[in-house]
Amino acid sequence: MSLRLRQLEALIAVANNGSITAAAAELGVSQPAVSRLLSDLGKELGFPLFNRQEGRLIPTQEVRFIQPDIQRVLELMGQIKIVSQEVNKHIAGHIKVACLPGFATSHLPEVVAQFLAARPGLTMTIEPDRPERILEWMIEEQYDFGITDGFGHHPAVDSQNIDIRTVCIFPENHALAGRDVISPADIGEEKIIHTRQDSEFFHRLSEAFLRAQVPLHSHIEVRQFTAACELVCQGAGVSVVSELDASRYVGKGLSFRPFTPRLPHRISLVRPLIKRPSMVTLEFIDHFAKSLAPFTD
Amino acid sequence: MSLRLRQLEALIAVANNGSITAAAAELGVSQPAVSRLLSDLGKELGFPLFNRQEGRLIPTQEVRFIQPDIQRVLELMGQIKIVSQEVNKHIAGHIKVACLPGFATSHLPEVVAQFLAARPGLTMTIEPDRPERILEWMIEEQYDFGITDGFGHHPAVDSQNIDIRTVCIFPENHALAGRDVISPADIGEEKIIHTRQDSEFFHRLSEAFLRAQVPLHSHIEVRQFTAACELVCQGAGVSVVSELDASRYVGKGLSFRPFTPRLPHRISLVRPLIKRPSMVTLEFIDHFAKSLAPFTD
DNA sequence: AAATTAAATAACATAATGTTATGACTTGAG
DNA sequence: CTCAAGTCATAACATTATGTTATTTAATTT
Repeated sequence: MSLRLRQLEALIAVANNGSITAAAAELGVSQPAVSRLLSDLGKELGFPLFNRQEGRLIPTQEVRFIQPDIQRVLELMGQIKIVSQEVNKHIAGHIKVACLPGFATSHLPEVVAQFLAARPGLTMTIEPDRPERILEWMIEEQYDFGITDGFGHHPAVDSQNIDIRTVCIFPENHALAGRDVISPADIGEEKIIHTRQDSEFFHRLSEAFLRAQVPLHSHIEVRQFTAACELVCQGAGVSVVSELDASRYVGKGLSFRPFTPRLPHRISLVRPLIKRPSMVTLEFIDHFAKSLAPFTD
Repeated sequence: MSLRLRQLEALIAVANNGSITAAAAELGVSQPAVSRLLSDLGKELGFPLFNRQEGRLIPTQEVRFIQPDIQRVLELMGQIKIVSQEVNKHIAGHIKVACLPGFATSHLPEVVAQFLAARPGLTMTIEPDRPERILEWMIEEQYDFGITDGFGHHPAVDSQNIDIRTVCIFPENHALAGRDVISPADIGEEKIIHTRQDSEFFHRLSEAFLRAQVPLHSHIEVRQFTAACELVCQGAGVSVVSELDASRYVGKGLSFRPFTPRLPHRISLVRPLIKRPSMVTLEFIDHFAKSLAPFTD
């Protein structure tokens, strides 16, 4: 048995309009076209479709019985068309993003919200985790896009590094606000809040202090720049963090100045090399990279 | 934009099989047929549908995004076909029956159960109400079939009368069990349970007693034969009721014998004249009428 | 590099879907 | 009852969709 979509459209149109002529007008075709579609469908199904009653065509019981299903099919077809067009305009789809926990709460949400606002049909998954895990996910092609740091190279992963400026942050009313640029010597006496001792960033930071022959008074060790910001706001000490994070705390009890020497925080935008990305994924990666531009040199 | 069903079928088949050739085999057509369906669909949608990967065709993100909807459409089309065939074999559909309260609880359920057992896709509505209401529903074409009594004639209603034998019922151990036939004279001394004074059936019953010059000791007035049966079982008196009802109480404290003169209880099977009935409705009406045959002369 | 397999393309047949023209059938008004 | 208006079915034909086989092109495997 071959039910064709056009036949079902005709059936519903006639049921809704009570006449073949009106249905034909609705469908934008000639009356005989609908007439034949209907007669074909009737033969196909094996039962009469309509009864004439005071000039109007009334669907039979049998038709009424299958009508809801038919209507659903037509609705779904319409939906598929619409969604396809949206996908095509790069405004629909689904993107799975894996990122460091810091991004999941601080910078990414704004970027995502802005990106989604212009693309009503688009949905996203944001999954925060450790860098090793993010790398795994890229290799396994579980995610479309990853934001990580300390990434070297992997044959299955396409990566793009972005160096974010880092700045020295201190409590709002601190004397350091008088300086334009802050160097290790300026904070030799301060209690320093910093990332993990074994992190690449701390390594470079302590090297800078060493080179400046300034002691580094390690006070608190945190895992995320955001935590350092919070602590500085509380007056627990000073820190050197990504400007990305620092800028979000300005006016909330914290100020920052450029730090010298330059210790850029390198983050990596990664995606599976094998898995061909959708248009909208590439667009999002581009959008995200651009959102970081104000924080790069 | 014109999405055709065949294109969607091809898309899903290829997605499931990972190759055009295999998909073509599944669909039972040649490989070039599927090849073109896909290329047409791709042009239509405007985005690539598959990537080749280790020889297998993997759907793109975009396709995966619309795939669930497509699958649902195809499932629904399959369902419509199946249901249509069932409707066609007169084993699916929906029938709305209006009936007297007595039928809703006593005879109809068995008949309906039997009818539905052979027609898995068929469903029914049973709505018990007064005869006037049943008539209304027929005229308004709200129901497909009605079982009522005391129906005369109406231009919008097709009716078929069936005369059900009536019998005299009495408690199991009653002396009347000795008789083969029971006449008014036999129960002149008994307490009589009967239907409403203004009912047509009571009118004919009392006329029979009058003609036999036997007093009718009216004891309890009920609205339904079933109620009379219950009361007789309790030893509250004797009654004359439809054999349809009486037969269901045999062995439950009640016996019956033919009553003379004949006072058939006329019930009417009615349906809307204007509304053309579905095949299965006509079948059910026929089935129901046949179920009454054992109780007619 | 050769052999094998998969997919695209070409050329064509058939079915589906559209058109216009026309005749048959309903319906409502006189 | 008859006529006018409207609705639908049918016929004859154009176009598009969908299928075929034969063949070329591209990818994979050996």
